[in-house]
Amino acid sequence: MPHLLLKDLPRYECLLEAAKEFPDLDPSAAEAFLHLLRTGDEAFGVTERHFAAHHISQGRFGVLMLLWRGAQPRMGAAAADGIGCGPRTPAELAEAAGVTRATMTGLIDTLERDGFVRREPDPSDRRMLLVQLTAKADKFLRGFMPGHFRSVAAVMDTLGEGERKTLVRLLVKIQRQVSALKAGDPSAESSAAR
Amino acid sequence: MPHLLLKDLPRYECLLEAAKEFPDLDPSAAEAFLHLLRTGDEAFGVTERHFAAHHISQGRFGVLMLLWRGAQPRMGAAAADGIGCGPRTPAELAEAAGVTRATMTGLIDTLERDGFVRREPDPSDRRMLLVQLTAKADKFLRGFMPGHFRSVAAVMDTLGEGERKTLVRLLVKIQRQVSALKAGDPSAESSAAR
DNA sequence: GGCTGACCGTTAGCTTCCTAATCATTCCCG
DNA sequence: CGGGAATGATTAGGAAGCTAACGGTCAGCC
Repeated sequence: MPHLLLKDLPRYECLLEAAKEFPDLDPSAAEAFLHLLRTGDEAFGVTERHFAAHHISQGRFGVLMLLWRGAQPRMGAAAADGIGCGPRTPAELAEAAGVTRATMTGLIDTLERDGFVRREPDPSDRRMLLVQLTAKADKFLRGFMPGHFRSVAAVMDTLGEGERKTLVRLLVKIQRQVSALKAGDPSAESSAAR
Repeated sequence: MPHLLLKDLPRYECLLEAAKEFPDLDPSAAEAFLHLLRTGDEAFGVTERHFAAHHISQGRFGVLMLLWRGAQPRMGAAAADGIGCGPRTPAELAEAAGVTRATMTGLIDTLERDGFVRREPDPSDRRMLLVQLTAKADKFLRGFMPGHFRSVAAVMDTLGEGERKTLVRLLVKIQRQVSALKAGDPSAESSAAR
């Protein structure tokens, strides 16, 4: 499990009580927020057990997925020139994965040590490397993915199609709000601050 | 931000395409799952920037909250004997926070180094320590919390009361499903496996 | 009264993330 | 064409999580 999170979320009545002391505390917002983090963490934990059983971590899996997606032969228009074939260099991988290049160096290190990727020099720019999936990685992923998909499906099995759509809609709304906050959009501030 | 997560989620059509190759892949489940993890991470990131501005981490904040909650004088029934006054020893804190005792040792180390807590021997059991919040921590929290609550409220500001209730309901449903999966409940398996 | 087992906190060593600094290479501009 | 500026990968060091193993302390049972 990734981060320290209170195991027992404060009950709603406690939030109401605390809001008396802190006018900035919005009880229903806090409740939704805590449940969001908590549930994300729990769901993550389910897949992590499957990861651990195959001796791979979330971070390394993400890199493999990125490379795998890029390695799929493209049927579409821009197939020949390799445009859009996914990230290949450590810097591109770091960008796509949302980690720093230093972190990506470490991930590629262990992936290479375990024989899942190869570093090869870029023939056209000697600053760069090209990261290649090995056959071993391909074989590993083909064995690993079905179980992973079943884990994901098991977690969401409790929701019907309509509920899933509703959930995604609400989550996307929150994502947009977070993006607006990051961009410093003043209209995205809490209404309590207006 | 906590963990490596694909910045660009695969589009739904890509999931549909991939499902042709992997029968275990449930596209709507995968979509909801990815959005859940991604949104939790994004929301977490918003508060984390506020944490970083005050030179504190999520983990240390959690410990302070636990101690603070425990330090509040109880108005209720069981006030006199100290029952229910919250965790005090490192082991209790670790249990409540959902981390190992070893991790809690490290957290208390840095918290003590920074003057937020004190370790004191338990007079009745020499194996144990009692962790005490300092006045500095109390002052810090009183200054920190309002901004934290505003961050949380800002993230959720985009949802109305009804949407928040719906979101919490769906999240709680997922949490229950995860608990059932952890307990090995066979009826909680994916319907695809039945 | 003294073992034995259980529990407490800590230590040691691993992983994966981060930032900051370093070094090689390429690009651009005068 | 020569010299910054920008870009790419790496290294070093730190934080926060984990497991495993340790020594100190208590408690229960012969």
